[in-house]
Amino acid sequence: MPELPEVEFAARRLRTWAVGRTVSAAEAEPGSPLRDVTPEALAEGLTGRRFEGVRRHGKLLMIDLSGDRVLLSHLGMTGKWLRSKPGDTPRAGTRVQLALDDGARLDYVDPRRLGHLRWLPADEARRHPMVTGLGPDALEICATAGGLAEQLDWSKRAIKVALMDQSLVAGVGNIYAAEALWMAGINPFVRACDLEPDDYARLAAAIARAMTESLDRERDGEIRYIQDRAAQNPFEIYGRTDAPCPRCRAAIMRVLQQQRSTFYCPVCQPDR
DNA sequence: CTTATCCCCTGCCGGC
DNA sequence: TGCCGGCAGGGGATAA
Repeated sequence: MPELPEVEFAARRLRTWAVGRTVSAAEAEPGSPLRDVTPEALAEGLTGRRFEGVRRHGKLLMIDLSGDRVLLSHLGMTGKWLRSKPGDTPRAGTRVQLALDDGARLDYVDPRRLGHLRWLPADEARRHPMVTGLGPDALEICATAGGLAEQLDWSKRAIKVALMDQSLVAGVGNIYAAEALWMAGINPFVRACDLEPDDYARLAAAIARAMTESLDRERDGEIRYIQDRAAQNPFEIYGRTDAPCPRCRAAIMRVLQQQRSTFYCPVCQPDR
């Protein structure tokens, strides 16, 4: 579920909760989203380590621990890091529990198990395809003049599909692709190679704006994913099939693109 | 090489 | 009321 803003928010919370703290006990569930590490090895590896920092690139969290070890954490569709107390009953979908030396507990919760956790020496983490396979971070590249176009304008795929390819630009998912293309007035099916430099400039600004707005909205609250309840949906067009376009009142369309829902306004985002 | 398709998982919702 | 299909913000593996 999380895209760049939600993962950034998770990184900030993890920093305040964990950096400087030491893991006093760890427990991981078999069958959890652990990759290339057993629950026992992860729990044993984490115990006694101190959190040194939390970095984010695109949707990937890189959690640095003492002794030059890194926990790579990708939240997938339903992953979250939450703080609780040692006695609390774990909420459904809890896969990892870390007791910290300040008396708090860190829980990795991932009901659908589509997330990824990897436990690696720092140098291996740096070289891991999960890290090296990512394109530039979306917020950074969108702040660079011409940067977004340089990443995408050679591709013959639909701009929405190319935008969501994490090896080209890291951090844009289904929601922010829809929101940004709507803000920029670009049809999601136009080939990336057919967009003009001016289109890319508007698109980069739109991505930055859509993501920044979410970060501002989430600053003081808990991450809250939309439920299909229109009243809670904070987005302009995502999830709003048949609702009037906020700009022109035409009905928002929902179509499938690469097996994922694409939302757009047929009037504000015309074919070309 | 790039691109398209299927698959992985669980939970919720609306329709019959 | 209960079952069933569709859908969900993720990426990886595989085939063309």
